[in-house]
Amino acid sequence: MSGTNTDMPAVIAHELPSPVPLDEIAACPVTDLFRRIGDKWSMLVVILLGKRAYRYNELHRSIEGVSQRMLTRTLRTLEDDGFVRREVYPSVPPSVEYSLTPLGVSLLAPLSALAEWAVANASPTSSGPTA
Amino acid sequence: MSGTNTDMPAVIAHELPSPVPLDEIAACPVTDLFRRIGDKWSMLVVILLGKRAYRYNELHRSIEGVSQRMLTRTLRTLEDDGFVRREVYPSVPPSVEYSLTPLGVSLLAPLSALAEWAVANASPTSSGPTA
DNA sequence: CTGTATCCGCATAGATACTG
DNA sequence: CAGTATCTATGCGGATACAG
Repeated sequence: MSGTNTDMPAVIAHELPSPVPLDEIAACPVTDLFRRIGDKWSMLVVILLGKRAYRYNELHRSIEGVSQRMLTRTLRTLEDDGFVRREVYPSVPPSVEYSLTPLGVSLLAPLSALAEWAVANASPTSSGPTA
Repeated sequence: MSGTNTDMPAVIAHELPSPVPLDEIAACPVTDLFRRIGDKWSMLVVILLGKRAYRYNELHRSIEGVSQRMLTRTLRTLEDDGFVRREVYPSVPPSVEYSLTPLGVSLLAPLSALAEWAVANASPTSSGPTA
């Protein structure tokens, strides 16, 4: 550590209003949201449930490639975060229905805006800058 | 493969049992976008660069907690995806300036919408419903 | 100043098997 | 039908050292 260190309390002291302390980073609502639904399956499930309610195996079959473990984890997390509601019908055989909560539905709006942007700009993946 | 498979051309299926093939999942623009900027630092960098151009060490100091490795990785990926522009000034000592491309700037809009939602609904983390 | 190289820990994600 | 349990593989993220 060089002694020339100016003693800035965790945040640079530019004239600009963007010091971004760790505190802010952790508190950043967008980052937080992304860390919640930014995984491989969450958003897909939310979008799917945005259309109608689904049963477990129905989801499992609908989203090909997802394992039971991952589907269950995803659903549990979404439920825990208040986006998805889980209803159990004690019938024989048992059936469990998953649906979007009002919170989950409200998320679809801003998500659509982002989706539109993504579609409009296509995935820069292979369509990289021609020059 | 199963002959009962109906061939749905839409990413976000429609009303009935939608198969959501792996092909479609990979093509989902939102999922794709999330996988690109949904990591720990990308979005933060984009937002920061949305204010003004930054130099490498400036970013490094501004975002406390990020390692050189991660900052470089993040910047390289963002640059590769066309969100960030990297300009090298061969001075002594050398200086590199990072700024947002028009594409990067345009991303700020839908991102803000999502941010507003996130803020409005607070993070369900600790402010969970009644709990 | 602006990076790159290497090693390591941890969380995430998948495969598989088993259960109420 | 609707999960849980276990094991493993991979990648992300961080620390440290070194280089142009």
